[in-house]
Amino acid sequence: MLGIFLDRIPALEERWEEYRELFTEISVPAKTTLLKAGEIPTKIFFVRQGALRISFDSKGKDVTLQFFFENEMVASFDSFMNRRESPIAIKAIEPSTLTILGKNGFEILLRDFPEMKDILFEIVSRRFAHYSRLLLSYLRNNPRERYLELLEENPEVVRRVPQQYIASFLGITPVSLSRIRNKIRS
Amino acid sequence: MLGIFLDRIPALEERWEEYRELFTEISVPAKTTLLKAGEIPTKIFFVRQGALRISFDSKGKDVTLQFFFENEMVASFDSFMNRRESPIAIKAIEPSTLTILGKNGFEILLRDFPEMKDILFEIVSRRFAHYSRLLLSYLRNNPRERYLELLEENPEVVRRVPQQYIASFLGITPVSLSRIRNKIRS
DNA sequence: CTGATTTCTTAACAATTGTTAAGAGCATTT
DNA sequence: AAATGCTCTTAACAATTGTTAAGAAATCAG
Repeated sequence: MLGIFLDRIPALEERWEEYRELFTEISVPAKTTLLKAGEIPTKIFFVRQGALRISFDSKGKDVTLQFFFENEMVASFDSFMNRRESPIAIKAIEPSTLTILGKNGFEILLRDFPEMKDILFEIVSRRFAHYSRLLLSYLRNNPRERYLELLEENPEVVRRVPQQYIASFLGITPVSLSRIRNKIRS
Repeated sequence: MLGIFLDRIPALEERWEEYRELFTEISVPAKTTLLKAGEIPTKIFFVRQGALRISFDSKGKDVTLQFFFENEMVASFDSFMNRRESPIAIKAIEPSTLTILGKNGFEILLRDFPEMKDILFEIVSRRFAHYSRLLLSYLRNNPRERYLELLEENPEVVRRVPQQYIASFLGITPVSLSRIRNKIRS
């Protein structure tokens, strides 16, 4: 069906035809901004093909927080749930095909399938654990070690994502990342 | 009653006498380890008096992730919920008085007061937002700026916590923090 | 109060990262 | 294919941080 967390709701699977229309599919070119920082999010994105990133614009710097690839869900979740201005932006790295679930559709699903709440809790918990690990990695490792860690744990990121974004994800400059890579080679 | 999130459950407040025995109070000296890394957590702590920190031991370094003071709840939450080994440790910074809720008691409350689930979701969400902000701070600011940010947003930490722990929380060495403080003074 | 322990500061030097700038390498567009 | 724009690399220098060590300051235990 969707290849995402919603597949875990059998009742939805059964009545899929009724709910199909809540989802829209779009294709966007690279560098498209899907959510601007400061906007109130109205959509949840599911990556069908391509790559997205969430970022934070601060003092002219574009800081990347996380990368998303096929079959992952992307949203400025807290802001989406509480109708607040999102501090983060969502942008396409590659030309991407996305499935969109709007705020309305989301609420309909939440009303009709209460199991969704548990799944959401799990998603938030898992994302929380992920952020904790990242935070920890920043505290205990230097940039070189963080890059090696990324290379080991998430080689797809290193393979598919332009280095400037990886650098901002690691908290260093592109120049410094280039130097680190150079040293690792030799 | 407890001065924490459980106060938001009126039904519990009413029947408090029945549930009081689920909670225990203990006093511990500074530097007590309340939860070792690698253990499966069985308790949630509420700080009545004193200060705790959660930390991660890695390569001999003791890395601090967060500080907790009066009326805050402390737990290795994900591990507690899923009965997994906790990657983090919980330690006392000051001599502290704590209220303890065991896994049993927690489950009894969860069974008798389903509202707790929503509150838990909120807590996890809020902690998630907090970690996101921290992560962001690491990505966009250098150690000096992070220290100034901490000084502004959380002066209590700077006032009450020994510098070595603040340094490890900022991801730098105590020597470097001392230098930064020296420069700020002048 | 005193001695012992722990924590904090300072210094010197090494290593790393930031900054700026120039050029090479790629990719996209026309 | 040529031109344009974007990305990555390299270099030089400045600034920051890590490391080690020694001593000062603060805290704790008896």
